[in-house]
Amino acid sequence: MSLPGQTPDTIALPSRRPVTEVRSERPARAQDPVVAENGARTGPEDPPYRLDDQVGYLLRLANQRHTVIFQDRAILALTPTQFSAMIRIAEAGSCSQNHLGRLIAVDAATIKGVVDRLRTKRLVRLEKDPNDGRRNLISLTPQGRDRIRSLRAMGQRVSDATLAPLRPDERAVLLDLLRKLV
Amino acid sequence: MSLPGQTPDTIALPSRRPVTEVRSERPARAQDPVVAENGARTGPEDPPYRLDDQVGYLLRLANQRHTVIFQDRAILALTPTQFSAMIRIAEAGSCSQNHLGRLIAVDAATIKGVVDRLRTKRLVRLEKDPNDGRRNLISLTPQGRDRIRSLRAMGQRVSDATLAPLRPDERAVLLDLLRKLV
DNA sequence: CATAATTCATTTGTATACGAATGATAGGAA
DNA sequence: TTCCTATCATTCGTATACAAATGAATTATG
Repeated sequence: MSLPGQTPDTIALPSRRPVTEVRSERPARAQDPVVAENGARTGPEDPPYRLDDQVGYLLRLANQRHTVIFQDRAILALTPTQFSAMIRIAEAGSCSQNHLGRLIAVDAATIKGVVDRLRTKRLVRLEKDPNDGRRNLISLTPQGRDRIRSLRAMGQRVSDATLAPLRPDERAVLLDLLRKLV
Repeated sequence: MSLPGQTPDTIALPSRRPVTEVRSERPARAQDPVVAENGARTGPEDPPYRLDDQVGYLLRLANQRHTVIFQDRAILALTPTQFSAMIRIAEAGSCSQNHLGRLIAVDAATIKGVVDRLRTKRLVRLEKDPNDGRRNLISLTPQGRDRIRSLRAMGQRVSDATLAPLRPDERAVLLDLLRKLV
């Protein structure tokens, strides 16, 4: 994953930074004000509004960086969503498409495409539920089951690399706050 | 925004919870283990891998919840990305499309569509750069400029609502950790 | 049992989001 | 000036992601 080049006055996108090794030093990034004095167009009575300090903007950037790290390491060529689906199917054993979607917070229209692509990769299988004519039961193929262990290991490495800019105690706090937020 | 109904053993998606008022009590959500004992298919020598504890998964859910809150309150019918673009154009005055994309960490292919849709809404204007035949200069229309103040106010309310599950001190810590992460 | 409500899978439409490629333009180097 | 490189805007392809609607099947309700 990469994005076009940048000039110094813009955000250094995640793909432009090495994500291969754990970094202890943090280069200048999105939180550094893009515009020196943000309040330029804000009247004197308005409170300053900084996009770079908004939780939604930061969440989008953090998610973006995580996706870059995931894709860089995902030798198995799965997207984060496909990865989540695989992990959940392994946990559940077998379930319907809509149920799988709820297990990973993906809606019915989206999970359809995710499952289709996992089927194309021969990682999951679909069969009609004999007890419910509406349902298609999803389960892992033997090939899919074979990959679960390495998927979990890969997922752990991606998480570690994503959290690398934080100290160990900060990582725990971040996860805790995110769990409270979701 | 909404998603299909859920059974109790699945994630309660953000759209199913009221986001209109600030909540002090937190209902059971994604962080509650979806599967009681996750390690079912993990061999005894494998460390437990919990999807619900992975930073990427939590970031996706947090981003998802923020988007729901944003859309619920976005009376101006802007997406979060369109909103970010408007704020940045107001700060920058005028800039090229690619430059705007870098200012909000959106690649050239994506910013094209974002700007197109803002043009359709008559919020921004495009004109050829007289000094550089490659560039299209983006600027706010008078209508766009008129909306900036209410956009900033709306953005602040969305951020507040998103952070509502956290105590004030926790909110500052979360923003700090996200800034370190990005 | 018969009807109503729900659930499931699917499709269509819209909007990010990124990779890759392309043609036009600009700027620096030989 | 010529060539090389970089940048810009654009297009195509793929993949989430959600709203809304649909038809089929199931479950709940009267």
